[in-house]
Amino acid sequence: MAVTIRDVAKAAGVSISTVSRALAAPDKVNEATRLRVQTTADAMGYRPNRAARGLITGRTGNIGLIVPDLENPFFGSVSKGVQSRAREAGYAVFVADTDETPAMEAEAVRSLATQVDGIVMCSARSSDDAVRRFAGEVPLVLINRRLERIPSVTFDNGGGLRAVLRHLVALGHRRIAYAAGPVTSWSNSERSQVFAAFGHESSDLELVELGNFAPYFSGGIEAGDVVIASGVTAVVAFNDLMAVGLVDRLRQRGYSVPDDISVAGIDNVPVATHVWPHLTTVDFPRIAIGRASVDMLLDIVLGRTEHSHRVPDVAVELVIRQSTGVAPTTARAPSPHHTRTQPTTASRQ
Amino acid sequence: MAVTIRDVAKAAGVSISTVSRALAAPDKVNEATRLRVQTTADAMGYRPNRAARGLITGRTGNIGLIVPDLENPFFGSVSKGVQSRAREAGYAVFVADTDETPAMEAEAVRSLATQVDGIVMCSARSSDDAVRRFAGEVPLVLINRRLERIPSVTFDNGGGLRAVLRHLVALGHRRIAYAAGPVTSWSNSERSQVFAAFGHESSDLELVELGNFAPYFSGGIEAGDVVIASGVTAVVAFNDLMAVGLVDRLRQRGYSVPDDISVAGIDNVPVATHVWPHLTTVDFPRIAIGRASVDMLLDIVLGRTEHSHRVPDVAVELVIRQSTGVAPTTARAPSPHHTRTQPTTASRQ
DNA sequence: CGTGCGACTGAAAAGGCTTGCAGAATGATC
DNA sequence: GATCATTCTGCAAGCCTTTTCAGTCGCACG
Repeated sequence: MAVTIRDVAKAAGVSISTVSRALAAPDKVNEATRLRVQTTADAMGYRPNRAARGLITGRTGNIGLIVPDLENPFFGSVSKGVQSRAREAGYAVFVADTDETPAMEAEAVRSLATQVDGIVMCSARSSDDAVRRFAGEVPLVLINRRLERIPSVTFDNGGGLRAVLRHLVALGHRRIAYAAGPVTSWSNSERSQVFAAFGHESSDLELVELGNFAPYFSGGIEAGDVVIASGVTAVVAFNDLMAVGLVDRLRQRGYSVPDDISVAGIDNVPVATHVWPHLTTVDFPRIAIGRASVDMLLDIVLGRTEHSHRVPDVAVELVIRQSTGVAPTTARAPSPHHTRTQPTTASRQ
Repeated sequence: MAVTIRDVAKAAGVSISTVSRALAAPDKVNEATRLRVQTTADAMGYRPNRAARGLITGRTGNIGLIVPDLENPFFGSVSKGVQSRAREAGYAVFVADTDETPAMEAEAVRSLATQVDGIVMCSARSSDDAVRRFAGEVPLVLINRRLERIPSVTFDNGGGLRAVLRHLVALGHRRIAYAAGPVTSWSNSERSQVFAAFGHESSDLELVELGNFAPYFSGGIEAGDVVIASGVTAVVAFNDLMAVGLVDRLRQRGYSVPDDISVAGIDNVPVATHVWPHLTTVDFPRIAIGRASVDMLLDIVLGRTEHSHRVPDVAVELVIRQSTGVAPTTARAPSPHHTRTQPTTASRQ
C-alpha cells in the first residue's frame, strides 16, 4: 500500500542503501544520483516509515506531553508552545490528559515511554517518589515543579505572589486571604509557603489561607462564600479560573469587586481579560515555557547537555487591572450596587 | 537498555514465540507456561515495543488529532473527549495544532499519516479538495465539517442558529446581525447561509452579516464597533469567544448588554458563564463529540463499519442566559450607565 | 505395541529501514 | 598501461515483534 524505500530504489534504479543515504546523508552520495533519487522519491510521495527507522536508530522522533487538564487554558497555551517548538525540530508530539489524577499520570508515562524519546510533564500531580520513578524510565522534563536532580523549567512562583501581596498591602489591605489550590499541586504548596512567610515582611498583617479548592471556576464559587465568611478585604486565588469563579460568586452575594473585596488571580490566562472587572494577575509566559521545555528535553535526548539541568525561574510579571482596588474603610456589609466609572483601558490580546 | 521479548524468553526458559503468544493470545498456550511467562514479564517490566509490532501488524495503536488552536477552549474540550475514548480503547493520540492555517494542516497530515492508524480532524480549514486528498492518504474522520463520502461527526449548526434567531425575534428584535467567523471555516459558511435564509421565516426582518472577524476575543473587539455602526439591536457571534469580545467592546463604548444590544454566542464554552452577563449561547456536547469521532474512526480502522459513514447531527441546545433581553424601544444612543437588578440564577459548571 | 491425533512449542521469515563493510568505478599518478 | 587512492554504491546484518509452518510430545485408541 504505502510506498517503501524499496519501491523508490527500484524506480530510481539504485539500491535501497543509496536511497536511504541520498535522503538522510546527502554528502555521502553523488550529487547526480542524489538529485535523481530525491526527485523520484518526491514524485512517488515517499515518506520513510518512522517506526522502522526508530527500530534501528533507537530514536522515535516523538515526544510526549502530559498535562492535568486540556480544558484548562493554561495548559492549552503550554501545549501550543510545546507543539510549535517540537514541530520546528521535526518531532511529533503525543498528548495525554490525566484529569488531574496521579494514577493516570503513571499510566500515561508507562504507555508513552516506549514510543517517545522523552516526555514533558506539566504540573505533575504525583508524589516525588513517583516522579523520580518516571524519570528513571524515560528522559523527563518537568514544567512547573522542582525536584532535585530532575531537569525542570519553573517560574518564579514566590516572586509573583509576593508582588501581588505587596500590591494589595500598598492599597491598604491588612486582612488578606489565599484561596489554595489542589493539595497535590507543587506550585500550590510553594505558594502556600510564600504566603505564610509574607507575614514577616510587614507586621500588623493578618493572613489567612482558605481551602483547598478545585482549580476551576467551580472551586472559585465554593471559595467565594468562604472568603466572605472570613471577613478579609482581599483575596489571592490559586489561579485565574478560581479567581473568576470567586468574582462571580461575590457578585451573586451582592459584593462588589473591587470596592468591597479585591480579587487577584495567577496565570494571566485569556479569561482574565474577558471578564469584568479585568483581573489583576501574575503573567507567566506560558508558550515560551512550553518551547523552553522542549529545548531542554532535546538537549538531553540528543546528548548536548552542556548547560545546567534546570532553567532558572522564568520571570513573571504582575499585571494590575481592575479587580483590585483600595481597601474599603468600613468593609464587611454588602454594599449597595453602584457602577464605577468606566475605565477606558483597552483590553489586551 | 530496555527489556525485550528475547530477554523475557531467556529468563522464562521458553522461545520468544511462546512469550509473544502468552501475552497476546493466552488460549494458544499452556496455562502453566502462560502464567510463568506472564510473571517473569511483569517482574522484568517488559513492555512490547509498539514500533516493532506495528511494523509487522501494520497497525500502530496510535491515532492523530488535528485542531486549529489548542488555546481555544472549544478544541480543548474536544481533545479531552478524543483523549479519553482513545485511552479506553488502548490507543495513544498525537495532537497537532495548526494555528488555523491550511498549510499546517497539510503538513500535520503528512507527518502523522505514517505513524497513526487514522486521524480525527477538527474544523478543517483546508479546501474540500485538500481534505479529500488527506482522506486518500489515511483513514480520516472529520469533526464539524461535512463532505460527501468522508466520514464525519457534525452538529446541527443550522438548528442552533435558528433557535437563537427565533429567541431574539421573540424578544422583539427586528434588526439582527451575524458577526461572521473565518472564511475558511465550514461551519461559518453553513451558519452564514442559514442566517441569510432565516429572513424568509418572518418578513419585516432586517438581517445583516458583518465581518469576517477572527474567532477570538480580539475579533469580537473589532466586531463591536462594526455592530454599533450597523445600528442593530441584537447580534449573534460566530462563537462565544467573539461574543465575549463583543460584549467587552460594547461596554467600553458605553453600551449596555442586553439593555441596548443583545449578544449571543455559539459553543457554550466555559467562559460563557465566566463573564457577566452570562452569555446566551448554543451548547454543543463537545466531549461527547470527541468521543464519538474516535468510535467512528476505530470502526473504520478495525473494519467493523456496519453503520453509515456519518453520525447524524448531534443535538444542540439553546441556552438562554443574561446577555439577551427584550429589544430596546428607542435604541441607538449609548444609554446612561445603569445596573440591572441582580438575577439570582446559579451559574453552571 | 504401533498409529494417529491434539495440544504445545520452536524455528524462521517478514516488515521497512540504517549502516558497517566490501566491492566497483573513476580518476590521477608514475 | 598499470597502480593506487578516492568516491560511490550495493550487500547484508540487525532492530523487535508477530505469525506461519513444521515439529515434538504425550496419550488414547485399536
